[in-house]
Amino acid sequence: MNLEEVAHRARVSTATVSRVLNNKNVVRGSTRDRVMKAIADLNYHPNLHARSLAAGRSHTFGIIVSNLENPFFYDIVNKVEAEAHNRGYEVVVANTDYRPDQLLKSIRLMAGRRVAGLAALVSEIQPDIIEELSSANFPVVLWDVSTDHQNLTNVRLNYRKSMEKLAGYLHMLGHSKRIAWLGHHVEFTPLSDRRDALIDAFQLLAPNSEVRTFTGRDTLEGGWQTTREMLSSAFEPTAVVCANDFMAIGVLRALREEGIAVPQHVSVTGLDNIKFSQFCNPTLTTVHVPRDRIGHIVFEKLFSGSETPACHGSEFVIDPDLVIRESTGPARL
Amino acid sequence: MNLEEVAHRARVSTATVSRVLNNKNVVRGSTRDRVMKAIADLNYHPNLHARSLAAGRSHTFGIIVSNLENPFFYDIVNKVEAEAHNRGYEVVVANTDYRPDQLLKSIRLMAGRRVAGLAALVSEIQPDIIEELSSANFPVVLWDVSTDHQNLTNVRLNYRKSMEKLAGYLHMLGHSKRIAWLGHHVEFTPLSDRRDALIDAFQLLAPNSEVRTFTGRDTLEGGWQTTREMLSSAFEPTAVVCANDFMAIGVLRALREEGIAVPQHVSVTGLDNIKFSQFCNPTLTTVHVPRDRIGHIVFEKLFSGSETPACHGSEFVIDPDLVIRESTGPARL
DNA sequence: CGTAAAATTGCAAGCGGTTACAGCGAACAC
DNA sequence: GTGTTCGCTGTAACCGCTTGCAATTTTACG
Repeated sequence: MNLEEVAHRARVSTATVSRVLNNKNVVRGSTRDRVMKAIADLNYHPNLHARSLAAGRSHTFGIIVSNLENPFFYDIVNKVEAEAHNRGYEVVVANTDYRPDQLLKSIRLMAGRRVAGLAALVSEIQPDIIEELSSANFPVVLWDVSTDHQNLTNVRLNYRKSMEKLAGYLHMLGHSKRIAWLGHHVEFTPLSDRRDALIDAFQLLAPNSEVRTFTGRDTLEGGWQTTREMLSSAFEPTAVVCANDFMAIGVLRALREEGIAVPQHVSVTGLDNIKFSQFCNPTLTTVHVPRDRIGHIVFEKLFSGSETPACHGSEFVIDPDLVIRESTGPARL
Repeated sequence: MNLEEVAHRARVSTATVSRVLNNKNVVRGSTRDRVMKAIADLNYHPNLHARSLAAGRSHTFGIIVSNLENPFFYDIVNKVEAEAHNRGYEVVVANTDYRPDQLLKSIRLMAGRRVAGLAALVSEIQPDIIEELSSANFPVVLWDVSTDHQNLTNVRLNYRKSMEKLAGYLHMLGHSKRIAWLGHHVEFTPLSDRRDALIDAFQLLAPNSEVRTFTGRDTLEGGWQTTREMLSSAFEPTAVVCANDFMAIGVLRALREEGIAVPQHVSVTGLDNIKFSQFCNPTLTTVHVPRDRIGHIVFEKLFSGSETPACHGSEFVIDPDLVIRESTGPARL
């Protein structure tokens, strides 16, 4: 089932069928109708591979994320996909599980697919990968990278401000001695930057405070597991600041299992403001990160960059808002 | 950057390069090495479109799901993807949001991509779509469809048994008068079948019982919203049976907001046993649906079907297990 | 009605691979 | 030494679609 059959049935050439399919308005109305009818009659659907091979471009964007299980990433992908569909584009998603080798494989795959644009929203990105991406001939959007390379767009969270707001609020509640930072993969720069921002913020507010780091996987179980490790250490924090909401929910669970009341005994904060953070018990104090806006920006850059190749790099900084809910309260002395 | 450049650099023909790339072991070792080196030197990556166009097949499976936001679907997709990667296949995912038109578009898109196999794990599937899929020339796996068509594989949950177990347990706890069924999209056959199974089960156990239906969207907010509607109706159930865990978590939240204690005032059950159901508060009594096993079956059928075209339809029935947690308790009289 | 301009349509050359088939040495048997 | 076989490599015909360019038909207009 191919163009030729359709062309034959409509008594035109394949070129004309192609023109009809691509909405080139150079085809006469009556011819167009004949072609449309043939397409419908034969229940024809174009071979997308042939299409993008011949056209030299595809109507597909690629998005690579670190952990699609975490609703934070899912929400962004979802938004990008919605906007892409509105404009007749498709989106192909890849998940790296925070593995640099998987990231590389995914990038290669996307390149092999000749995507019209690529968003790599991952923390595990390395300088050499950035280098490779910067020479791609399609727009590229990155997340939270510090390098301000040419013709790459970077979207990042103002984590310094996030941590200042969070620290300021916790300090106001009396948390000024022992704070736990509960994160994942500190070896990746963007993530350790977040932690450092928290430490700096507390250093300024309460020079005697200690921020201790605990790490686990970016999953519910990761938060749970890490909390258990924390509890079995000598360190007894009055507040646990989590790298994201997803892990924080695991933290809440572990604390409840141990009979540690939140926020009466320990305060817990998240980061992202995923939907679940309003649905857990207690609800989670967190920092709102607008995934819709991020998704919108990502799409816009991919789209405009792929339409007009004069794609110049730029940076978008997302400003956070503190969302106070039930999981934080006055520090127990 | 194409085969020809690589071939030129390695001083061989494109055919030989292609043979190296496809691991045909007909190339002499020394030639192979030369080609490999050229590939590495040029940082060459094959154009996947050209590849699947020429080969007439792709190493990509398609999966279409109703709601990727719901971890139930995500878990299955994740499993299929993992197995596919192990075998050198890729997976492209599409989300329908329970919209039949979107399902049709996605199927067409997958057909256009000439996928090696397609899993349509959606509730909103219609007979005409099944008809269309049954004539596809690649293996197709469906979820929960009743039609037992040729050369389609069907995986389904034994919802009758699920509901019997759930109803039996609730009845044992004294829930035998007013039960709420909280679901979504009852207009779709597979979903209304579930509800009917529950009604039948209760009818058998307690002929005087009333099972009333409430519906909303398959989201956290959907569960929340529907619960509010239920609460503002005159019906006061002693147990709320939810179509899935995802919605049930929204239910728990709504009840807590209204000061209705679970399980003291009302019992709540879910279905699926997603991770979150162990991390919410109270933890959720539910029915375990093994996504790993489903994903494994789906992959196996897609894979074996695409390798050996003698793909005959078959049915896999998943047997459920009751998982008792905190959200259920004795009925309040 | 003739003719130039404009609107359609067809031809055919790719796009970047795969693969059937042919070609070509070298190894082997006689 | 010659005919065969075998192992490897090259040639070229696709795969299904897009698109520049040429050819053809319409339309506009004097």
